[in-house]
Amino acid sequence: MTSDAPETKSLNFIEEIMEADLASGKHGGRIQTRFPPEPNGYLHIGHAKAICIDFGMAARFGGKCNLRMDDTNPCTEDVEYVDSIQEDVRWLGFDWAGEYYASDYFPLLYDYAEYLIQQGKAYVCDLNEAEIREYRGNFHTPGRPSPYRDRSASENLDLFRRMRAGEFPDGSRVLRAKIDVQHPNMNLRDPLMYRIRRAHHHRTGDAWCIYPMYDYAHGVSDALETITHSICTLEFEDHRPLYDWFLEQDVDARFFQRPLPRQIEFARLNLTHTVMSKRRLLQLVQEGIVAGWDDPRMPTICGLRRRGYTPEAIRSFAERVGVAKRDMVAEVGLLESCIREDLEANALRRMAVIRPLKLTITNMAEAEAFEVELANHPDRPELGTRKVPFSNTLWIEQDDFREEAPKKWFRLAPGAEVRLRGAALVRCEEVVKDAAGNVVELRCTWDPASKGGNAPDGRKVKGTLHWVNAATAVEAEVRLYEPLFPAEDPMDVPEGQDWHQGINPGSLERVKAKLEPSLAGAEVGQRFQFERMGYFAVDPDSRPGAPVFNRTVSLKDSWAKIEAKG
RNA sequence: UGGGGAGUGGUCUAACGGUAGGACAACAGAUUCUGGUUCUGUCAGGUGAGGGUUCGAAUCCUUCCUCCCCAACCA
Repeated sequence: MTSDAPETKSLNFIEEIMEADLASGKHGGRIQTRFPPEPNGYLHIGHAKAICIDFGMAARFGGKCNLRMDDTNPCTEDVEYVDSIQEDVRWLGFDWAGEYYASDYFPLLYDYAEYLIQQGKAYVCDLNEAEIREYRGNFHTPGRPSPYRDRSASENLDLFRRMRAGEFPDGSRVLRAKIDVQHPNMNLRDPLMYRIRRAHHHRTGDAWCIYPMYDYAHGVSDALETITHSICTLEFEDHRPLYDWFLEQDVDARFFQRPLPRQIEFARLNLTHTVMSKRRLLQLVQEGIVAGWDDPRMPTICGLRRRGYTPEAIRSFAERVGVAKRDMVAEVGLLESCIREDLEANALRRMAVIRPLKLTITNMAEAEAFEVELANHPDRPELGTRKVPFSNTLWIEQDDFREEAPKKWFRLAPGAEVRLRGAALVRCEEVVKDAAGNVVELRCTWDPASKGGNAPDGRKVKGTLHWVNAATAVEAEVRLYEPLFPAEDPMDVPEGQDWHQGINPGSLERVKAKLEPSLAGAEVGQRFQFERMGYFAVDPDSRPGAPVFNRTVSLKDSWAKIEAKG
């Protein structure tokens, strides 16, 4: 009997809303969502959560999800970003039903604006930026009406058409919604709908010199795409009345199909040891603190991809953090546990020595060299095996030898015997040091009867080490990463300090490693488990004969815990 | 001090008036040719606080406290 138990997984609050809407037939059984990024930066893990929600929920209820570029501000946006966004969404495993751009709606947006003007719901205001701010008041003082608030509809229409025609200089006039200058919700104090900006737009070129603002464009775009559930993050919660207002002014449904879309807000993702704001991420890149948007230390989708994360792991993470309305900070440990789970099941095993220490087997002749056949995965024989050469001259991990063995030490030490994985048992007979006293070589003897790794007499050998044959080793650069921010909350800095001071200068370490020969042809993007060391992915910086690996995540290290406790 | 939200183990999340459950983390043990994996078990919240309604409250009412968001011609 297969155990596909009736999964009664509880619904999150958005799914509950959708289910209720489906049950009531509100949208005729239709679910339509959208993922609306602004193409002014690269997507990060926080967007991944949103993507999983927007696409995932639509899929769950048999609906569709659009990809819409929220490109209403040409000053900050660029095609470079739309390309990367599309690549990232696809890589995450999602397909959009429709590909749209808010800029596609510029003509419609313009028409609706004229309509609002004609209805007396919008006016052209000649106040400058500072004056508008001053007239708007603040939390404690109500706003005052703009002196231009009561212009006639015909004057407004004329002015607005001339704004569009380019008769006025940038910033000289704006179109404003006429709502309530005293409203306790600042968003409703006659918000701006259009500004004059002679900027080249990546899609519409120079066709427009006026551009709509987010609050106006977003809801209208949703309505035009007949979005049913417009899911966004919490900070837009008090924009919702405005979202609704703009759409509801279409009193006789000339522009938008009913029922109108409904905006629903959820808590954005935060991650420990990470900054997530686009602004700070941009700073990290521009200030050269990281190598680029796809630096493996970045929480960007492309950074995680380069680091070796899989789409499955990221989706699993999004699933596990859940969807709710309370501010949340997920532990990076959860993300790591997701990628470990995926790679544990799927990554091929290989041996690689990260910090090499020479080991010589003194009682083995060169001619006695042999090959061992090792499984590519301990639990999945169907993944096959590969041959690994073994001889009397090897590399082992520096960390696997201690001149003075602590308690519970299973690894190599003077006089100790360990297993070299799949090959043989060796005993450390002599420690060779350089002039400075550093251990440079271990001289060992092997038990020829243990060939293959098992003691013929059944003696217990607790430690098993990975190794690489010196003569056939592939040299590679391995990049080891630590969090960019040692502190859980990078923004929690002492008085008068900047978050930059919390940056870990040692977050990247490059080492020269020795790999088993089968890794020679590894292709960019391939992921492996280097046994006992962690999961590693081939970096695009790799060149023929000079592979570069990124450590995605280490293996859990219970020895480190034991030792830490003393 | 205006408006809008939110408070459940260390973290995230469930419960929809009826035994506070799960995941991650942590701890202990077993297995293991990866100190990985796997398995078993343990730990840990009376639900921000007080009051009320009720046979029964995380869920309902009430007062208070704390935290987050909002005063761009950004999104």
